[in-house]
Amino acid sequence: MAENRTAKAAQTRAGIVDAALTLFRSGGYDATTMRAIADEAGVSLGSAYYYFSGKEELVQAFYDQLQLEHAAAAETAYDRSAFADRLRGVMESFLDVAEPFHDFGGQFFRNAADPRSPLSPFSPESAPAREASTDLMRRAVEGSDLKVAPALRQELPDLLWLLHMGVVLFWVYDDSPGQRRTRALVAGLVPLVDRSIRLTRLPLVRGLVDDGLGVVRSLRG
Amino acid sequence: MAENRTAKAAQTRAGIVDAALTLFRSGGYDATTMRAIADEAGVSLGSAYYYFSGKEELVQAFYDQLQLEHAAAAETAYDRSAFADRLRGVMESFLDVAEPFHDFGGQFFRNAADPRSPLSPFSPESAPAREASTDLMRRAVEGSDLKVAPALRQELPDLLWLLHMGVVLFWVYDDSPGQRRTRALVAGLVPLVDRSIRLTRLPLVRGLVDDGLGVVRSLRG
DNA sequence: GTCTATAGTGGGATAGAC
DNA sequence: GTCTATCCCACTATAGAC
Repeated sequence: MAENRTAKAAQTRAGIVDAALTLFRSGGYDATTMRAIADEAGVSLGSAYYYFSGKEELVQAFYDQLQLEHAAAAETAYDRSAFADRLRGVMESFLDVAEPFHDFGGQFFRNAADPRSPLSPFSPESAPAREASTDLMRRAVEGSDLKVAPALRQELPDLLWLLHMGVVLFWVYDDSPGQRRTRALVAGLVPLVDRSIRLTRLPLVRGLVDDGLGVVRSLRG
Repeated sequence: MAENRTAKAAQTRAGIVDAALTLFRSGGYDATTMRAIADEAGVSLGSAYYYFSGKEELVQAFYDQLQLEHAAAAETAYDRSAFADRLRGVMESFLDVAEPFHDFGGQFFRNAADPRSPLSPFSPESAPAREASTDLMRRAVEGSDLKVAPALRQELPDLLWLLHMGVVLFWVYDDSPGQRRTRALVAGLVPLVDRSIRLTRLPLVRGLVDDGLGVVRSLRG
């Protein structure tokens, strides 16, 4: 993928990514033209297309950086042992890290939503970022005080990642100042999730969960 | 909005929608140009833009038609009284109606995902289609044998609509032949939802649901 | 009020010379 | 690897025919 034959090529490539990130930050996705990116990077339009198949591919670089920042910010969540605290920490740290990009997050999101796009969170190209993100959830579960049936525990990181995607979706659509409503959602959701998972041990609920896990597993295969 | 002064205008307008739908069907969204739509409809490019502000507005017409077809196809679901049967009927009838469009559904979906786009299912412009779709869920609940606390019953149509959106999301990403996996999801999900709602009457679960409804209501306000 | 013809802008993407 | 020149198309604008 990112194997650049010469050092100079790698430098040119990095310069284009830098330029794109700068312009995306200040002007959003749609308003940032490939011409402006090439100009900012000091290369021709053709060169920009030599390194990147299109504007979309430049967004992947943006995502990767956001993911790294989220992972770093989530670190403090693992200081506590209560599952709810850890989960809330991971989810809130995303909101903190992503806040500066909220205004044009939707523009990125639009491209990510295309199933055929490599930018989709479910695409093979996104697998590394997806797994890194799922790992944040796995760590929230594994070091915590949460007691849960092994079968559910195994699926939990993936399910929590899906929940995280749902929160991100809500965040994208949230136009309240400082994304206040998404923060309220997380604050309300986390205790509910925590209690729901613990309720799993009730006999009547347990049967339901087992069947649910069966559906999940059958859809994977 | 769609008030056309003369019969001729209405005919021209309908012709353009028809042409767009035909071309979307055969070639997808991106590949269909406004020029081709105008040609197919036998009008000038300027005329196409006279009636529709752009390509996106043509998609809205497509959605509206799909919604109408779904409503018609869902009618048979209401013959039965068991809630699970009614819900499954509504959900499966969507899959039946939408199947011919699956291949380029994702391209539409990309535009719909932009929060600022009128095509978004949450936009004010989509309110009529959204409410019509929610009504299908309301009818699945209201004529059924389902016994559930009034507070939850009131929110149920909106919550089921959200679930439907989730299924549509899955459907968009589903590349199995005939969307077999989405059909399996619906078949697995419906009994789970049915049982979950009934479990709501358990004292321990009830407290959880009440709190969940509290979160939902606080997010609306 | 409905529609055409035409001309132009901007920007994503590509071809081919160097 | 890099550039220039070009294509294509969404979209706008406008003058005027009917």
